[in-house]
Amino acid sequence: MLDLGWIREHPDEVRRGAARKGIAFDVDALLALDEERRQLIHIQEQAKAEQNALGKQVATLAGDSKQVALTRLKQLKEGVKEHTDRLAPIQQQIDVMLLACPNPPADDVPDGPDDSANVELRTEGTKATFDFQPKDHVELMRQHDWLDVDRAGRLAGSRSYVLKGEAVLLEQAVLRLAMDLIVERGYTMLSVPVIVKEWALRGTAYFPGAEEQTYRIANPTSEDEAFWLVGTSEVSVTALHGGEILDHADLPLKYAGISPCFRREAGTYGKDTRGVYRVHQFNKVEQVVVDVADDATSRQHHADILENAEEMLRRLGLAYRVMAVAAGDMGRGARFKYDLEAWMPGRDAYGETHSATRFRDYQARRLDLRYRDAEGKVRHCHTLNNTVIASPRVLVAFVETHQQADGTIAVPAALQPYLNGRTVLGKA
RNA sequence: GGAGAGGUGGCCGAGUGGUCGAAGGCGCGCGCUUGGAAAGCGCGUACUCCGGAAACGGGGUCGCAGGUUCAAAUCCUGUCCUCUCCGCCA
Repeated sequence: MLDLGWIREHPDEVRRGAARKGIAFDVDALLALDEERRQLIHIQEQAKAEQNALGKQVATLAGDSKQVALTRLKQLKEGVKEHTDRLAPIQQQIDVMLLACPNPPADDVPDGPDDSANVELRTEGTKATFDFQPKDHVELMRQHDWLDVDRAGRLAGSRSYVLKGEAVLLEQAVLRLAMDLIVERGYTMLSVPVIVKEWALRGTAYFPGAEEQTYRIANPTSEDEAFWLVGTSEVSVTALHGGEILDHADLPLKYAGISPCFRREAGTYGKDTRGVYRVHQFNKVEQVVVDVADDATSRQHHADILENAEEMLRRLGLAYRVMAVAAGDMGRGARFKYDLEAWMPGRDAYGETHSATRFRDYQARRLDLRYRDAEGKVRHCHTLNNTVIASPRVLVAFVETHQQADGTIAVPAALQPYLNGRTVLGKA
């Protein structure tokens, strides 16, 4: 969310930002409400001030003068109540609008309505080439009896999967490699709740908007606030310090969450249905940075979390490209977003495996996540996040890239220690 | 699931209707003292909103949301969270 005072000062920037993102937002309506709100507050507070002053005298008065004061106080009370009642719906509308107001994209974000306008910044690694007929990940995993989609469907419906045998060991090896890498880079691992209260999703800017994509818990422990399954541990990790005032000396916070992730994938019928590319439940290591409100610092962190993810892909021996996500495709909260797309031979295309987002203070304001700077001033933090690794999607690129003529999978050196020194997986 | 206790400032902790944004202590900051330090002494130490160029003035906040009252940290209701005991349990 943006600071209302800042919106007042920069209505054109807000208007232009919303337009670039293709999000309808009526800045003028918001500012009109704000104007009305401030007028009401002013009148109401003057009455309150008189009420307080007179109220203090009441205790010392007696007889007629006391009766006069009490009568006046009753009037004042009614006046205050009237203004409070008028203020409440206005404040509520403002709150709703503020939550909906998009973060203007940074100047260097490419323009465009959707992912077709994403810009390829560079490609890294060499796409795998084969002197045999390569198979896609489904064929490969079936050959090794690593995947059971049919029974998974019976158990849990479409977009479910059962990993089996060495595939499970492979997945765990990849996750372990990811954790060791990110710890090596100075991050603290967190194992976090995946069932969270609604404020955490609002605070990270998923709500309002992503309710349709999120599983809701049917029997929550609380009657009045809904519980939801997170689609990424970004939600739990970023919201971890929500409502706190951190000390600048403790910043930056560099966390990495590991958790299962749950996504309804509503509205994607028929899209990416083959194999384990798009599924309802997966496992992910996610990096999150919380630091001071400084754009240069944030940009540096953004470069760093991008590099961490690139190192992960390098260690897995995967070719990939770095994309600058277009304004219309980056979501309401992002200021700038990089996607990493790994080469997937079976799709004969790059497929998204990582998403690195810089928010400025957009999430922190919603989360009330603040810090005290060196001068003692309280400010909202900046937050960023990026995938380290998400499985099983990365396994698509992995097995398709490292397949050999007989269908077995060559294990890159970096992963071998996590597989008891195995250099090849699968059976011919 | 049953029974009970409690949530106050960075921390500990007092406070059962007005003089309480809140005693006292700890911590922290500044100053005095000292050869230097400790001790000691003094001063200062929450967040937020509105008005104002500022100085400053005012509103709100004692888990959260309502209610009673001229007036609520204090009374009432609901709710969230924490702790203890019993039950169940990976």
